[in-house]
Amino acid sequence: MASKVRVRFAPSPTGYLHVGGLRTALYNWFMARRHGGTFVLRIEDTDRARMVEGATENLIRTLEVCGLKQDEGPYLQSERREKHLACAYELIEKGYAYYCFCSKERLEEVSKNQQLNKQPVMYDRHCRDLDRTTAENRAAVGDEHVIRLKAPLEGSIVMEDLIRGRVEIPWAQVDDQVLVKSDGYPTYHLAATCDDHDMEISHVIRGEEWLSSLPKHLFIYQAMGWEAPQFAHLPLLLNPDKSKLSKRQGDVAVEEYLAKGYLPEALVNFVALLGWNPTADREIFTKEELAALFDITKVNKGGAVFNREKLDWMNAEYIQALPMDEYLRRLSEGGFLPEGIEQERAARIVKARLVKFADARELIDEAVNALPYEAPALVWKKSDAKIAKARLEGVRAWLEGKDETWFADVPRMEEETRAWIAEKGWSNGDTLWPLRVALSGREKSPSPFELMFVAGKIETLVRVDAAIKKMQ
RNA sequence: GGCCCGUUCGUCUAGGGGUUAGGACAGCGGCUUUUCAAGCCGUUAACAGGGGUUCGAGUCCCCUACGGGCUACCA
Repeated sequence: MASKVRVRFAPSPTGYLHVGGLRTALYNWFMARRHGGTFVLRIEDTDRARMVEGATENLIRTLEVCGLKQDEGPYLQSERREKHLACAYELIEKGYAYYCFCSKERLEEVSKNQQLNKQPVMYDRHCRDLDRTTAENRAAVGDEHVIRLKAPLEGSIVMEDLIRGRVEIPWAQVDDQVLVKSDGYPTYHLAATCDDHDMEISHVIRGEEWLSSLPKHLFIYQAMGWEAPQFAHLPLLLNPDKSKLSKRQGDVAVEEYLAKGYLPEALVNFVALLGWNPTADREIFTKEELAALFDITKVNKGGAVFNREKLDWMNAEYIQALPMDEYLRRLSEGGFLPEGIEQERAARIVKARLVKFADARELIDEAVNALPYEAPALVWKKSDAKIAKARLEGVRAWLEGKDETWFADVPRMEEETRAWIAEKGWSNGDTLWPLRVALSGREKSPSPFELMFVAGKIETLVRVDAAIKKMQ
C-alpha cells in the first residue's frame, strides 16, 4: 500500500446513519487500522436545502457508539467553501470549467426534448464556449450562474478500481457537471475532490453509486495537476427483493437497530461481513480482529441482501456472551429493564433466550406474572389429576422446608429437587409439569426452577397453594 | 433510452484451471428433555444460460438473459 494511508468517511447529514453508511465507515476504519493509517471524518453538508437539524451530532454519536472514533475531524465541508471556490476559479482559469447562465426552464426544455428524441439526457453545453471575459463580467454583475466542468468530448477514460479492476467510460457519456451551484455552494463533485486532495486522502472507499461519476473526479485531479488517490467502490446493500436497501422495506438506520436493542458490536460484526469475509470458518469477530485481516481488494463486487434473520442470530450470540452484570447494566441503561426485584431476577433467567433487548420486557413479564389457568392444565400428558395433586402437595412440603437463600440458587434447586424426586421414586414429568404450570399458568414457560428463582419462596408457596386448591 | 457495474445453496459467503464445490443463517429431521427456547447430531439446497480457450473450467474470454447503479444547481 501507499506509504501513508489516509482514509475518510464522508456522510451527508440527512438525519441518521444508514446501515450501508456504517459499512462504508467500517471498511474505511479497517483500512486505517490495518495499515497504521488515519481515519478522517468529514461531513458533506454542502446542500443547504437538505440540512437536518442535529443530524451531524447524531451521526458522530452513532459512529462512536459503534466504536468508530475518527482520528481526525470532523471537518465540515461547508466551512471549506472558500477553498472549493478557489479551486473552481482555477479550473476556469485553466480552461477546464466555465460559467453557465442557462435558466432552469431552458435546462428542463432541453432535457425534455432529449428524452422525446431518445437522446442521452445531459446538458447541451450551450454556454461552454462563451467568451470568458464577457462571462466573468456578467457573473460579477450578479447574473445568476453556475460553474460547470468542461469535460472532454471524445475518447474515453480508463480507471482502476481496487475492487472492480479496470473500468472504461467514454467521455461522450460524461456531462458538463455543475461544480458550483447558483447559491454559490459547491456540489459534491467539486467539494469532495478538492477536500480529498487537501486532506491527502490516499484511498477513497465509498458506495458504488459514485462509480459513474468517477471520470469527473479524476478529470478534476488531472486538470488541477493533483495526484489522484486510489478508489474502491463498494457494492450496495440490498432489500430482500434485491433492490437498493430502502426505508420502505424495513429499518435502514443504525439508530433504529440500536433502539431495538441490537448490540453495536453485533451490528458491526454483521454489517462488516456483508460483502467481505476474512476466509475463515467463523462468524464472530471483534472489529479489531476484522481490521487485522482486512483486504480491500477482496471485497465482493455483487450487492448483498441485508438478511435480518442472521443479524438476529448474531445478536443473540453476543447477548449470550455478555457477562451477567454487563448484560444487566446495558439492559438497564437502554431502558429495557422494568423496575422491580422480580424483574431483575427475571432478566437474569431470560438472558439465554433473548434475541434483542427490545424483547426483554415481554419475556420478563412472562417470567414474573402467572396467567390465569384451569385445573386440567396442571396435569402432565402422561399423568392424571390425582397424581398431579399428590405431587403438588409433596412439592409444597419439600419447598416449605427450604429457606429464602435456597431459592436464590437455580442450579442447586434443580439438582436437589431432581435428587429428591428420584428418591421418592416419582418421575420428573408428573412432578415438574404441575409445579411449572402452577408457577406460570402457561403451557410453555421457563423451567420451574427459574420461575421459583424469580418468584421467591413466599410467592412460590402462594402459587402452589392456589394450584392445590384448584384441584379440590 | 444511454453508459457503467454485477450474477456460487432461499440469504451471507469460501473458492483465483484439476475440489466429493466448503462454512454460516434460515429450513427440515433426530437426540436430550417437565413445556418452550437453547444445545448437540444429521440433512435438503448453488456455480444464470450459451459459446469459446484449455488435456481440464465456478475459476480466463465473448455473447445473451436477468438484476442493480448513474443519467440533478442531492449527496
